[in-house]
Amino acid sequence: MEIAKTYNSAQAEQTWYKYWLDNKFFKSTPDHRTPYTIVIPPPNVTGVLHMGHMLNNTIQDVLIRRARMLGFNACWVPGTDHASIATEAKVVALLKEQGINKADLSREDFLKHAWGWKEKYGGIILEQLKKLGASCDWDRTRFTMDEPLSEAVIDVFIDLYNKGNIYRGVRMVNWDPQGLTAVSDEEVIHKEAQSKLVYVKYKIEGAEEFMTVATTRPETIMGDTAICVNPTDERYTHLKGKNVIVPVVNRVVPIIFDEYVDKEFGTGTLKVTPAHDINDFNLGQKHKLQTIDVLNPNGTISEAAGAYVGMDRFACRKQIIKDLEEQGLVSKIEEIKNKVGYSERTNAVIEPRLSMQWFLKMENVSKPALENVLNGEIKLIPDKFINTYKHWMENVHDWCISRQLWWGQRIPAWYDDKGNTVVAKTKEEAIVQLRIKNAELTTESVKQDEDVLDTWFSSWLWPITVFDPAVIRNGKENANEDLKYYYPTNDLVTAPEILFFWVARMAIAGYEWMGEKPFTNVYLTGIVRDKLGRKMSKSLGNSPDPLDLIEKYGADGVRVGMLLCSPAGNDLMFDESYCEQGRNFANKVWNAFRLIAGFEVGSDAVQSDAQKAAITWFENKLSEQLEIINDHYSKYRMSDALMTTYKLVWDDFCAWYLEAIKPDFIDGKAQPIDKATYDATIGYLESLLKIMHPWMPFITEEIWHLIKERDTKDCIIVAEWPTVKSNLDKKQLAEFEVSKELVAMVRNVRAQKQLSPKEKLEVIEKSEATRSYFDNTIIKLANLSAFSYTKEKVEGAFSFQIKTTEFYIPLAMTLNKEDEIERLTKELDYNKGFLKSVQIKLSNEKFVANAKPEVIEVERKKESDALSKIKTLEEQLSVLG
RNA sequence: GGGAGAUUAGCUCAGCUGGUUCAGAGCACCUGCCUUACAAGCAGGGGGUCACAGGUUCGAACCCUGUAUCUCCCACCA
Repeated sequence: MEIAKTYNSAQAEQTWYKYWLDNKFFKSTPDHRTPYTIVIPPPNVTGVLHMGHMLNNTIQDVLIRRARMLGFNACWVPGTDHASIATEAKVVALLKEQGINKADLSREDFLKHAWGWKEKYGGIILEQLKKLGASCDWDRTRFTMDEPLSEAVIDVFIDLYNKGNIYRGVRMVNWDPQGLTAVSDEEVIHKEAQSKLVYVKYKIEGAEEFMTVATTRPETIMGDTAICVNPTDERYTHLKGKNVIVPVVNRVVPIIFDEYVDKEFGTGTLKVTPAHDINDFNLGQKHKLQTIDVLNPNGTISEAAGAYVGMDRFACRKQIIKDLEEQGLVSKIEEIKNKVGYSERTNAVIEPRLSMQWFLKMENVSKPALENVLNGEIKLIPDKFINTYKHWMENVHDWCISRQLWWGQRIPAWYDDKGNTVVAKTKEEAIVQLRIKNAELTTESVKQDEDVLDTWFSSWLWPITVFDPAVIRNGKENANEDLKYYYPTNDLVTAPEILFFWVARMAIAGYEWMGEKPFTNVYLTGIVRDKLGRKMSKSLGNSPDPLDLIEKYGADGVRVGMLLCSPAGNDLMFDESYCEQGRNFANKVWNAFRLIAGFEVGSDAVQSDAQKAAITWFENKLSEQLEIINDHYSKYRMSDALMTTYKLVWDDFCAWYLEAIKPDFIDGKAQPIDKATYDATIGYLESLLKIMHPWMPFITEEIWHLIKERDTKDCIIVAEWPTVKSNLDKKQLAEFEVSKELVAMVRNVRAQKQLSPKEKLEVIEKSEATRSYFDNTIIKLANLSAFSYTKEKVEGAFSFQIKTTEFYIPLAMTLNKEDEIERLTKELDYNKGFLKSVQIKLSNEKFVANAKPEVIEVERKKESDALSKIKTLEEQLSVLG
């Protein structure tokens, strides 16, 4: 068999993904096994695969593949999110390119375009996930706007409305003038900005006095309906009951007094613009002020302003400063730093704006979602996020759930022309309900709310509705088989940025409609950053295209690369060199396989002691490391699990085991290997492939099938995860470590060309490694089993066979007696000190009273260990005199 | 302003109850090797006042108190 020297990943990726799909290895249906379920955080349907997805989905795939191998009924549900704002923006932009204006289209026509777009491009990201190797149950692919899922969203709205948790009200919302919609607080990104603080003079009515008011938003002056000062501010107490004249529009407004105003900031006066600032709005409510909205939805100045009408808000700001300056009404302009809110979706500057919106009262529904995270029913990994979560949940605001868009689930609220409102699933039902309130109702006058619901208002149901969208109206006791079997899911892997948007809300929904948590573990990944610590983003252009990376390093290489640098909950500083490391690892594995594939089993070949020792050792080593790997997995320490696997394969298997068992060359010809060694080696290779499989699905499947002919169903993807040996021989492992040191030292000495063979021998004899080797041997001579050591005695010396060269090491070590005494004394002193400390601890009443029994047990063990060690050392010292 | 977390080798990070796993790993770097699985490799090597200053302790990377720097979240002052 001719095997290429370097591993060709692209080919394996194509072959195996299709093979797995065809054989339905990803498919899951309820059966007698325990389920292990993950629902994908649905990527935006507009999305293309970026580094964040890669990280996220690789972790999910690793978890699901391992669960599958552990014998669980593994189900990973894929899907996409309709992402109302992002998608609508994209479709609007696309239509614009075609010369179509959204405003000219009817709602129905626009939605037709949007659906068309979704059908055409909506599946791209899922196809990309397949390239990565994602082993989702693709038959279960869902979309948050699938008919049944949308219906569930409407059911939920109606249910919450009937429970009295949804209300409609005029509120200050974050208005996105570009997207022409309200966005939630969480979708506003505050960025530090350099702003001008303009000091504007307001004339006091009936006096030649002016009041100076500092503002960063002079364009809202036309909306001023009061000036506010702190009642304790002595500078202004004489102005009680006075009015001022607002510049530009010459409106007379009162001076009001409120504790809210900070005396120290600016001039200690605040212009109150209730329509354009949340705090001003609150002040306006409190002091019953008039509200004048000077901005149009698109951010231009409105008719109500009475000046600068139609001008853009930023242009107006510049112009108004100029005009005020000309009128001598600007006393000074300061440069200050403040925070400006930007829309996460469109990056437009957010405008606080009054509008009629639908809200969900959070206080009634959010309690269980908080309690069950605090009591550990739902685990956040890493748990440092619990505090953040708690803080948010305790201060949660009502959720504005309406969006002024067309793409999404339309709010099932209906109005008649008399101002009555009802909530109903269909127009027919709405008419019935409205008739009760309005006897003269005509069918034509019934109008549905124009707005749609926030995207998160559908995705918060995701872990429920992907299985059974009808459960909301049927009730949880009538859930279908799927939901009963798969819910609650096991793990959720997502980014901490959407802990509140999504995770918290899913928890709320889970308890509200299922009475149970939606997931047990929430693994929060970090944010993928570049080497300089900047967030990877399209606009910065610092994000590599994941598909290019796959092409360059192979999917396995990229997967390994991503996870090598991603400790849970920490951001990861991504660098392509990690992928290179991943690819190199894949190649290493490939070559280990090449070596083994080249072995020829000879019927006459006998197993050497070295081979025997190596086999025993590796069996222990494999078990020992597997136990560690399992432990890392159980704590979701993915990078550690991977690194342990990496070192097990590279260092232990390739560098030591294979080197030890590989047959010698005689006359340029590789010797045959005995069957026992060969079989053991194949067995180890198979175990290692299984352990590697979750990380590197393609290469492991490829090699799995190249090792021997297998049945079509005998794939590594469904192979059984190896088990840990119960009787681990720790002593043997420790002894082998000593041998390794010796071998390394001998190799090193051998390589020193300037030394003669005799000199080399001397160096070896005197080396620390040899001494420590014999230290061990003297104590446990009978147990010696170093792989490179053979038992024959040559004239009072042991013969060490290390590769092709032999070294003779005298049995009686000529150690320097003084040195040895010094060493032993030092060690003895240390142990005595250690013993003393343990004993102090154990005699400490407070410690004994407070410590757990196990902790005391550990201390007692330390004490007895130290005692026996001291005894041994004293014996050794007495022998030396 | 409120809260959370971090600071250990050039980089990314481990280090669990304070001590015989205590200063570690991987990568990068340096030196020597194209040796018969692998140069995408092998063998060796250098490198850290554990951010700083105090304290507690027989003993501190680890506990306490300050300081500095960074990151994130929440709120936000015109």
